[in-house]
Amino acid sequence: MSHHSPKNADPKPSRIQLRNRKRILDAALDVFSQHGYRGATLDQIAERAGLSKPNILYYFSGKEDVHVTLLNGLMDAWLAPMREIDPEGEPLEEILRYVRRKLEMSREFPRESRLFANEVLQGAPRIGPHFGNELKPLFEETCKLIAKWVSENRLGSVDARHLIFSIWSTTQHYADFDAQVQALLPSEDAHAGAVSFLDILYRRLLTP
Amino acid sequence: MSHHSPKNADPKPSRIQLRNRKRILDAALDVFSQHGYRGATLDQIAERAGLSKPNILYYFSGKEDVHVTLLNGLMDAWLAPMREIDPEGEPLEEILRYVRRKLEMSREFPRESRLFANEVLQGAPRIGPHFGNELKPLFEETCKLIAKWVSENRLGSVDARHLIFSIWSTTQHYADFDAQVQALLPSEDAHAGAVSFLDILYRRLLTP
DNA sequence: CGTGTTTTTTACCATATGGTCAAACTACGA
DNA sequence: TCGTAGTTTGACCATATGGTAAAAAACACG
Repeated sequence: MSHHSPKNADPKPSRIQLRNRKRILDAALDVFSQHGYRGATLDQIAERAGLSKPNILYYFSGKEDVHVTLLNGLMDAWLAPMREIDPEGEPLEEILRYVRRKLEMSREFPRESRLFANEVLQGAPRIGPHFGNELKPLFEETCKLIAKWVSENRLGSVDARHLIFSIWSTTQHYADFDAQVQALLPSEDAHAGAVSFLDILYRRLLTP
Repeated sequence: MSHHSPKNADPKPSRIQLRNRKRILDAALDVFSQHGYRGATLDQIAERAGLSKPNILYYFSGKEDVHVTLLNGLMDAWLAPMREIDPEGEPLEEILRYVRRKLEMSREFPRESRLFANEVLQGAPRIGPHFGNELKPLFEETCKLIAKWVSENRLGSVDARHLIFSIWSTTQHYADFDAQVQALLPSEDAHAGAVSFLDILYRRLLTP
């Protein structure tokens, strides 16, 4: 058809398409996570991806498309640890495992964490819809589960919603505020310390 | 001398100067906290301040000057609650009061919190120096105090550094991730719940 | 090969943005 | 009221940025 942009609903994206889209998204993750949406430029993304700017616009319909694609792909991975909480498991261990997983993600995927933080900080203009569709149902389901555990006396009594907020904030802090953490814990492995601190924190909070 | 910009080292800034600088900084706080440094524009700031763009550049030497001025003014206020921890006080109560104060600031000054978060998220390029000068000494002093309290068995044993990180993250979360909190706690007073949750959290953690 | 398709590049726009300048205007003390 | 220092503005600039068009290059495949 037209000379521009790969056919939509492409049944079988070529190897080149796959490779270049991946490159672009990886470069964009670098740039967006560091500068936020409006601070990032297509030129920066292009340079980091080793492609020309028009070439990026051959694969994506625009800057926003790249950003939204990143956020969409992120949401699932981001929620995975919460989905893995086992309603049949031992409550305290399930929560502690969740905390550990979140902390791990914070260390392994700091760019994703910061991308998300940037987006939410600015009012979640692009990811807002996902909150209602994906995040909220899972959040409420998990709250219900925790509340049940609490009512069965298998967990110390807490407000499940704020418990989850605290888990999110404490774990993501190490990625999002890395510049500060680095400045205050020079040449130390913040991660190891964080793991054991958070283990103690939530163990003392939640032990019935 | 020159027609431009108020004399430096002005011994007595005029009433107009005071008023307009305040207006500009307030408008800039709105804009920077929402869009980050690079996403904010002088035009936006000018409009919100009710002044013309050149007029802003009459009071500040540039966009960066406005931003840095905000950050400088913020740092002191931000650290005040930590300075108020009383080494002679009752340890648990001192910490809990600190948590409450931080949470209050998060609610009363969400723009400041987000401005700070934006800055740190992007690697603290402009506030970095302050980390070494103001933040770090206070941080380490406070860590030492907490460690002392722990060693005297007046607090449950914890790593003071990660304790402080957790206090920062949990309290600031309600300002920085407000968009998310709002989406998940519709039409509820998140603050009241947060106060009592964090009180329980740190009470259980720190009770000897 | 040769031909049609996909991918990449070169050369551009239009607009937004940080910043400048000199002229115009205002406040205020003598 | 006048004059001067302080303040404000309209008209500009230079550059950066998101995006486009069309030709060129690379590729797939008979």
